[in-house]
Amino acid sequence: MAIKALRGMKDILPPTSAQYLTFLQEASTIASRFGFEYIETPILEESALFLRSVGEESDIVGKEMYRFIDKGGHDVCLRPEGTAGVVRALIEHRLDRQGGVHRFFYHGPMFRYERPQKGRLRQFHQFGVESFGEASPYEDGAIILLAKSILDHFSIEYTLKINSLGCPKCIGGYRERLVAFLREQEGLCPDCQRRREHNPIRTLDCKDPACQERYQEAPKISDFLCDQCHQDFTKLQEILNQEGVAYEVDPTLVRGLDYYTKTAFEFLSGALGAQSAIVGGGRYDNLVASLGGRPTPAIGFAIGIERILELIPPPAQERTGYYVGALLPDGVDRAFHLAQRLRQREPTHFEAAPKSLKAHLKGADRRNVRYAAIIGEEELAKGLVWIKDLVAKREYSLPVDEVAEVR
RNA sequence: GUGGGUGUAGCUCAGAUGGUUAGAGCACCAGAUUGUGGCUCUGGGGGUCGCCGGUUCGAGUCCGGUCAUCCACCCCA
Repeated sequence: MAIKALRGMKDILPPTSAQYLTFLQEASTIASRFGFEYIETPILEESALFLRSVGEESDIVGKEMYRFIDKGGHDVCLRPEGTAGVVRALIEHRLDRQGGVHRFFYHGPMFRYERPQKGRLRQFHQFGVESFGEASPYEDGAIILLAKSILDHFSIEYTLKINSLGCPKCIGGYRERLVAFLREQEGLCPDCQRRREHNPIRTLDCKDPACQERYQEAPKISDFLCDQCHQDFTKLQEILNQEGVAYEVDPTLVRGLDYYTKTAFEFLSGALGAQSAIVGGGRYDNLVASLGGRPTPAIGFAIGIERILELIPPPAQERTGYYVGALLPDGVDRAFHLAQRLRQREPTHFEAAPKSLKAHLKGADRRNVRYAAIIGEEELAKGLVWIKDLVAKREYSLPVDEVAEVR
């Protein structure tokens, strides 16, 4: 049996690979306009980084990490998400102590040992941004607008949900009250019975109608937000309203990573089956400090690139560039040299096998080029190149130098 | 980790009740009289029938196992 890629790991081939590159370019450009700079961090990190940031209770750390002991005896793992590494880099390079605002964007592979399904891979790619040092809700607004700009640029349809998870001051009281409420409920579905212990907030978006019925009466996060959290969440909504962003406040929106505080948001698509989240993000004001840095407010998001690519229609192919070939073996050298010169300015396909004009034109057509440049017996003798414009259906012969140098 | 569907050519798939050399469409290559593409026609190359084992005179077909894949749960991007 031939060796195949590991389960849940995909090769990215043309034409998707071209879309992948385009996405990175455009997303990077847009992030730059919002003041973000590129950062690259290692794919392998010490396991403790994720245990302490993502949270030991989370599914990601609890059962989805590619974790192993390296030859030096270090407990390491392939990063399951991008934020922790960037925060680690921020602290390691003392940018938290430097003060001011630091904004980064990054992209690359993430790894989670899950059962693959539509829109869910074990190695997948994210484009993410992280902003440090700005606590204002205007930053929350800017981050959401940045994500929106990227999606809009690619004409992707989505719905935006936002919520506030509160800060440690207010979330604690809410959690207690919610757990108390859940304990009073009997006959909840098995999932909720499990969730109410280790992730009570998750119960609120249970799909079971019977559970939903009961949760109508459940205490709501919004009623427990402290003054500052409430004020900031309100301000964020004003900002979104002012900028014409359509959104929905979803009190059941909870993010699976422990480090989130206050603003949480998700962009969802209806075209992806069960895995509908295409962007997930939020504020994590305590993470820098909890990883040993100076207390620094922060907010970011990550886009699932594979999921996005499923939503971008393939670009209309337009004929471009040259196909160069020779009819006879004697003309191949000259054809190759011509192709080499054309490549300085045009995408060019060189065909090494001499063959009939018909076969060449067929090949040129199939490769979707605009011009077929062919050297035959006659052209070879006179130093010419026969050109056919496959779109305009015009044909003409020109001296080799003229074809190579002039457009 | 749990449940269900599917594994036959590069791709999409046919191959009733087991029975000779396993097929089609698309794609690829080559031709259809002189150096003219897309359409049409003809021909050609290409298959360990996912893998292992079992039943049988005989297995792509039946049985068991295994692997992979897809969809869903869980969770997330």
